[in-house]
Amino acid sequence: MTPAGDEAQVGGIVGDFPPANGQPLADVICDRVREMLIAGDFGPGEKLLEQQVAAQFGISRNTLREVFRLLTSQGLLVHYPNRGVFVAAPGAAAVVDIYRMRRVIQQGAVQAAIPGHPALVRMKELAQRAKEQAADGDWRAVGTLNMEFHRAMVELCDSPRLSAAFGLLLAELRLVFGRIRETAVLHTPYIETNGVLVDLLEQGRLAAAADELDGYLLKSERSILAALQRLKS
Amino acid sequence: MTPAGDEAQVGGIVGDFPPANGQPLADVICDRVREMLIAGDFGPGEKLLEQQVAAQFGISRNTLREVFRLLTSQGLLVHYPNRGVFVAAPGAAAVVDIYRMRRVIQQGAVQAAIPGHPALVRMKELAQRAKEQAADGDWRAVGTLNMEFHRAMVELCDSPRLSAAFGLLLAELRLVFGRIRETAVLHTPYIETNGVLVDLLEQGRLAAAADELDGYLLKSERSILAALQRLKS
DNA sequence: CTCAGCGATATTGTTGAACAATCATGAATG
DNA sequence: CATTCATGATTGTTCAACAATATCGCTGAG
Repeated sequence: MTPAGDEAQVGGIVGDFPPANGQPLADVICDRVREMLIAGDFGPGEKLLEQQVAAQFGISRNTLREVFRLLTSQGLLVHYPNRGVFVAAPGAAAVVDIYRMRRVIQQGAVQAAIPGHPALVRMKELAQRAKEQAADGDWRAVGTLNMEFHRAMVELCDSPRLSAAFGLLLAELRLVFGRIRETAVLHTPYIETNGVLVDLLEQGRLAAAADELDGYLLKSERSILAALQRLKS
Repeated sequence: MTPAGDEAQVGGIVGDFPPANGQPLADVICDRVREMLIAGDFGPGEKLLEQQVAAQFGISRNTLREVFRLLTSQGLLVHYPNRGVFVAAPGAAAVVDIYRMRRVIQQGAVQAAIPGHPALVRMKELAQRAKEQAADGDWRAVGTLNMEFHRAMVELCDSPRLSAAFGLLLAELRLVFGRIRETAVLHTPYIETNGVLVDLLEQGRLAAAADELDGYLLKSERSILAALQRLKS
């Protein structure tokens, strides 16, 4: 779809880091590209040319291919054999699926909650900070804090694998957010919900917390789908 | 640990497939290596030398690197920078984590069960077949069917992403199974449980089903940990 | 005999160039 | 206006090379 090579900033080699750390180049670049993807530096559905992107980051085509394989397996890129790699453009179906998985994981997290758990403490802290940032009108920060809040919630399970899987989900979701203008409306209504949730969990009222979470997920999913719908028109 | 290059079959190029299909070589080889890993064709913790493995499959080192990146991100291989790639050797900690995640996902699946769902039909079918194979004494088949049974259970959620994540878990579990001798004991006691579970789900008795599943996961986890313990001595 | 230091060797990390296979583009044709 | 076909661009894959790093075996000191 998108023709090749017309970024806002073309021709500038982005790579310029200190001689590299201990970890392989592919991993470093992978992180950078992921950040750029969720920051919206590449348009959704945009084709990523190997030559161009490799030059942009100052790495070889072979190394870039490893990066593409990684990000493709994480759902942030889509690979059509012999046609190239494209930025994923998650649609309504993807959002529905993501929220289905969120429900399963996060309900499980709520069920695993125990008062005093470090993750719960962190949730409380994040909810508080979000409230403050909302007062300051920094909606971007509110969005980030909301993400971290839910990430912390999954941390209640004490399962690295589960947290990792959830992280992939959130990354994909952020890809969707990138396409939506009114991100404020997307996160703001829930800073109160988050506070309520923490209180319920601290009191060990798991059933009530589960209900609260279910309501959140339902509303959140709906508002995203609505915003996505508005986009396509 | 394991010194380089002393497989049972060295020097023989395994690659010999028709000129390749439509999908990239890396994907094809990735599937093959994954099969070999869960089949135990590589020992746990064994070092995989790029040159050797590349030659073994008749592919270039660069292509193999893409494969390694894939399988590493799937948890079947472990990558130590500048040291190489090793076959993952999931220990007790990994098993505990895997079962933590299984509990979350499969409890969610049970909760999502609705009578008449295609996945539920498939579960019934698989449970029945396992019973037959057990009568025939084909324990390997019983194990496979048990796996498929639980995979089908997750399918109850109708979430491709969740099913994919669960698939990774199962693959890692199979890596553990590969190290254990008495696999019969590992699967046999549960063919009855599976039947009970299907019945409960068909009757919509979700709470009872959840209990049954919890008991299964607990016992299964314990027996694996015990077998693993026995190994180390 | 044990162990630290050190050099030789092997392996990984990364690049560049090359080529066949495949796809996309657009012009010529009916 | 649709079809065919040649052209060019891009992907898929390999090879060869090199620097950086790790591994191994040896020597020598204690």
